[in-house]
Amino acid sequence: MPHAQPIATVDIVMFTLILKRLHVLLVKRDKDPFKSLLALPGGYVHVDEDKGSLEAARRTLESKTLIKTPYLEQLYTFAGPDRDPRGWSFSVAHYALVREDLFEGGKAAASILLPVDEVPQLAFDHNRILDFALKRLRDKSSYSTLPFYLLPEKFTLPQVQDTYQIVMGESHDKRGFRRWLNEFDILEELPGEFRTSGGRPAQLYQLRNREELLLRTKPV
Amino acid sequence: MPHAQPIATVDIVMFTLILKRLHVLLVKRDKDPFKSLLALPGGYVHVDEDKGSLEAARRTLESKTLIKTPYLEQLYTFAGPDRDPRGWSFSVAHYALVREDLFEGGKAAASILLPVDEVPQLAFDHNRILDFALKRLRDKSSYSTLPFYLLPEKFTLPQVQDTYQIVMGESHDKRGFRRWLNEFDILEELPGEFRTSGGRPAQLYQLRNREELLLRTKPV
DNA sequence: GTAATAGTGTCTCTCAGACAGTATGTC
DNA sequence: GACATACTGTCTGAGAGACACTATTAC
Repeated sequence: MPHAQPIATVDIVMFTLILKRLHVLLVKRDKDPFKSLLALPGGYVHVDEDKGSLEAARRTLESKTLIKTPYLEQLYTFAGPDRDPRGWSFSVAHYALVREDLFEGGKAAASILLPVDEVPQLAFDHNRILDFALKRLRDKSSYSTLPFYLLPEKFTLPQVQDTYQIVMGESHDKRGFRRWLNEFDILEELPGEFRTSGGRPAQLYQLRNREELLLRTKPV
Repeated sequence: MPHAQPIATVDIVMFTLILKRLHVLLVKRDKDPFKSLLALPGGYVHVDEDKGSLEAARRTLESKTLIKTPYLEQLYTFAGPDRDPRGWSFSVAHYALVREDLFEGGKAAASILLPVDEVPQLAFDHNRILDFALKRLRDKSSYSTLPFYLLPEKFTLPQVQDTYQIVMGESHDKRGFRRWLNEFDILEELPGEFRTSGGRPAQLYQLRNREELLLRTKPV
């Protein structure tokens, strides 16, 4: 090899929804560089077991949270001489979406969930990676069903709309939103069931083909 | 470092338009692995001079073609244990768009331009990377002014439409296309000038703010 | 019955697609 | 004048945004 090789790592921005706020998973670094600062979970590829960068990211995430993430996508590769004090480095960044109820009992010790708008300064260039992930999540949510990965198995339409609103920051007209949502044709009414929180109860729904039809982008 | 480090390289898919066909730049490999097969231009990062993956890609491309590419974007990072016989590897793939007239006299020896639909089997997983780049180019062209990077400095509207058509594969209605194009508001009529190829001459245009306003996506 | 939340339909405007005839050049 | 290519405007349908009232529950 003609040149010194850069360092290569995999990082993950894992989003989840807690108490109507978007949270991101962070870990406290237990070694240098940036010892005891917060950072995105990440690590080296295991060349003997990982079959690709997604698999490396998934393995890393499982080791921190004990959950199998249903949605994981490569985000961007951040690279340069200065982002890691150890030298020229690549970070292949990914982002993941996880429903809160998959989390129960599955959180490992050193990991922390913080609301995305209260994230302090992070190690490396991880604030930038987080911003990038947020932008991608918002862009993609505006024409897809991505935010459903943040919802529990059964949900009401007001919950769906809240979720979109939290993710994208902007609020839409209720009737317009439902019309838009209908065109994806992915919902199934759960007959006879309801759920309450003060006023009139709402109809419960679930996804028609859970996990299958769910990368679906806006129809032609 | 706790684990063996993967190999990390940067690869570039460089598109240009020649004789109304989309071409891609390839190089014949002069060493193993895949010696004497065609491959996408690429190489190692130079940790002492490159300031990021785009810069590494730009430097690599300049060394093969002697041109400074006006458009260069990170595409995706391909990774895994099997794509390079030397071991677990990352390739941070980029794609570039270059006007044919920037090429004149600037092509280095071992590089070859082939129409994208006549590309043979390439080294590594480079056919897959090429497919990925084509898809990205097509998707992005459908709502942006990207294809202008393939056009000469002065051009006619029929040329613009031809270019979009070549890139995206599908042909649109002439009047509809012009109406769509108008909304970007990036063209400037070159007064009094024309250009011929058989019938009535066409009006010449140029970009209003060359190089500046040109990542522009469809207006709100 | 009052407060809280869920649910539902119409009108209007904008954008995309379809479509044909006139204008200007070469030979 | 025959041929080749450039240029231009209108109608129509679909989807997005704006907007207000009725329904069901808890208290």
